[in-house]
Amino acid sequence: MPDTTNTVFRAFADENRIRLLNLLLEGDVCVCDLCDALDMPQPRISQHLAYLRKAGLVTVRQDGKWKHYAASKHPAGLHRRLLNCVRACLRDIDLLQADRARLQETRGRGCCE
Amino acid sequence: MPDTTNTVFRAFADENRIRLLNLLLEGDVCVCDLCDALDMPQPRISQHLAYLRKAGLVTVRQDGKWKHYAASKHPAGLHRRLLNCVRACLRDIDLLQADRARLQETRGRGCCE
DNA sequence: CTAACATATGCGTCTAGTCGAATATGACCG
DNA sequence: CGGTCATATTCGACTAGACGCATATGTTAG
Repeated sequence: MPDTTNTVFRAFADENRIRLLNLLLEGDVCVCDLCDALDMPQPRISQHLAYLRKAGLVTVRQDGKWKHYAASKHPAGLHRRLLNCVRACLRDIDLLQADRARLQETRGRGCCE
Repeated sequence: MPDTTNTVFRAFADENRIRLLNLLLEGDVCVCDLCDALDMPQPRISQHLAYLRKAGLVTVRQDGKWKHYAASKHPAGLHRRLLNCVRACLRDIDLLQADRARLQETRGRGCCE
């Protein structure tokens, strides 16, 4: 099995990463907003973001001091299928809905810029 | 996040289990055929089948001395979405195609009955 | 150039998962 | 019943993964 296949599947095997992906599927989010919305220490967030990046599931955009992450916009093959599927799967899960709500609030307050 | 959600996602995080699911999505397969097709020791197979069973992704049917496993026929919610997605995702992966081919051969020889 | 802020990485520790080997369970047959 | 075959479980060793903490990198502002 190609190594990337394993990597991608394992990406979903951690609750932190699922919660991150859940938010990143909404659109661009900067790291500090992720920390706030998920109430997690920043190194932990960065570590898991690094995993998702290596797995090719998210992209980064530098914006001054900040970095904005988002789910890959035009993934192909396995990534595309899985991201679409996961997006649908995550919608109904309570904790994840709450995370999304908290992200909206956090964003309203505008941590960056 | 509900505990079952984690369990289901983790089910896909192991190559052995992906290979098993790949075969079980084809239909009923008895354990000995799985061992043959995947060329893996039987306890390993049983261990991972146990995981898939607990995750609610596969079902067992006793048939005399043998046990036949298969992917859940009428899963609901998360399980349904994920099984369908994974079925599509796995089709194109070379190793898994080879596994399916080997299963057909093995079955032709009829290890059980 | 320096300080302050945002993010990333390295390291030691701890836990959870996987493996092989041995063994237990459970069904069938004589 | 006793043996044999198919499958399941247990156990200890090993490994990979996640964590917190400290610190490195990189960017902007003064």
